[in-house]
Amino acid sequence: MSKTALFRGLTEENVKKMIACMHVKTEKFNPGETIMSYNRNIEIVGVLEDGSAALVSFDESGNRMMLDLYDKDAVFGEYFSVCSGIDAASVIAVTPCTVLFFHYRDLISPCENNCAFHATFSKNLISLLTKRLRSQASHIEALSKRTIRGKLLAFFEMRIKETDVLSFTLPFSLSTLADFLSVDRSAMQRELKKLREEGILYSKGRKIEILKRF
Amino acid sequence: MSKTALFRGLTEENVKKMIACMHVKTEKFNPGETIMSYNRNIEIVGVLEDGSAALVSFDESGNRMMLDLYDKDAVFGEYFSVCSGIDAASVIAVTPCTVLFFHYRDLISPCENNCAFHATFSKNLISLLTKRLRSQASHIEALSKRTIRGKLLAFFEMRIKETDVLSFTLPFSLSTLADFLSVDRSAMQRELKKLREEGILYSKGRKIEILKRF
DNA sequence: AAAAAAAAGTTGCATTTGCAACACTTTTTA
DNA sequence: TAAAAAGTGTTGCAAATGCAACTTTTTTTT
Repeated sequence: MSKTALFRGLTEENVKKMIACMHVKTEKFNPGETIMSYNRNIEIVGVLEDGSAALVSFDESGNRMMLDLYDKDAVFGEYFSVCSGIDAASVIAVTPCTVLFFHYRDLISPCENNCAFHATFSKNLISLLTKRLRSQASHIEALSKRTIRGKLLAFFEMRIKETDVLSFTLPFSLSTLADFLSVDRSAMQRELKKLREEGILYSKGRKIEILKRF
Repeated sequence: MSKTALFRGLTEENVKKMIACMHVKTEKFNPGETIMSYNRNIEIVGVLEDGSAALVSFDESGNRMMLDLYDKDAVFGEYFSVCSGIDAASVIAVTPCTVLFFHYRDLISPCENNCAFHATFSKNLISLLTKRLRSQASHIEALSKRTIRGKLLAFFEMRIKETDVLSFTLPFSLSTLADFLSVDRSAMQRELKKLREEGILYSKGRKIEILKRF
């Protein structure tokens, strides 16, 4: 029931109480399904209990932008994004997802009494928000590189730092990666080819192996 | 003393107690001075009491990247960033700054006892982290536009959304804006000129006025 | 108030990137 | 299991961007 890091350190009993008190709703989504649309529903917050999802938007030319990628325990919602654009964004399931839905106000000031309880919950929430800040920061770092090569290598480097493994399979398609890095897919493939030719990495489809680091 | 939103809703007395208990240090910085260097000092957290600052880094070609911009009440620190790159980042004062320094562990689990106290504090912290998430999200949205024009307009649109005013003066130089949007400064100026010629905006130096919105 | 430094503005040219249009492969659906 | 759809890989060409070099303006320092 309480697989979420948000409830870590709480007793089964307390979790049940909280879920009832906060009117938490659990829902499941298949890949491609819309988990949430950002249309001024500011107060709804989602927590990814399981699966992976993405915050997707389109620019005026129809280019898809992956504004954010969500893994287990990711906290998301319009309240945390407030996109400038007219182009509404949506959270879309990438793999099968289980999502908990909260109201923001319940999340930050849960029902009265019972201090130890709430202290733990708040601490968990802070930890999850911090995780999201880190994730966004590394996205910004990749996007801030001036070249496709720089963006790719920054993205790969970040994965390596997380897992300490030089060889991995992307959890999404190369098209999705191109949209995450905001570059043209074919131009990105061209750059991947160059990187292969220069012996900097091996790649085939979603399989990547870094051979030289800087 | 307690101008920070972090202490909002707490009595003067409690704030004093907390500052002592958490070993909070206050320091002032002049424009251009380094507030914090990201060299694995994971546990130190800064809160901007006053002024504005930026998270600055350089890529291998020497291009400056403004990874993040901090205004009053911004929470920052390596714990919230964990940059992938070898190129260490630094938080640099843009205007004169007053900064509070905490230890992360104090921040998330403050000294024992006194519940209402901590609940308020945590709520404040959550609110500040949320603000940072929003700020990063709009940065990502701007960076994700495929063209310089798109990036500029996304950035301007975000400012307008915040303040509801179509005319404003940038709080930093155009060079800094170019580094924030990760584009070449002269190419950005060229695009600004085009936007002027097309009657989409008026601009002179840091003064911007949006004439047409989409 | 003069000198120095920083920022803004401009332009030609080289390079990178995006676009379009394919062929080929893998995965999904009927 | 055949057909359709999605994803991968490639290339020529056009357009956007970056780079370099410079002038002019504004701000800061002495």
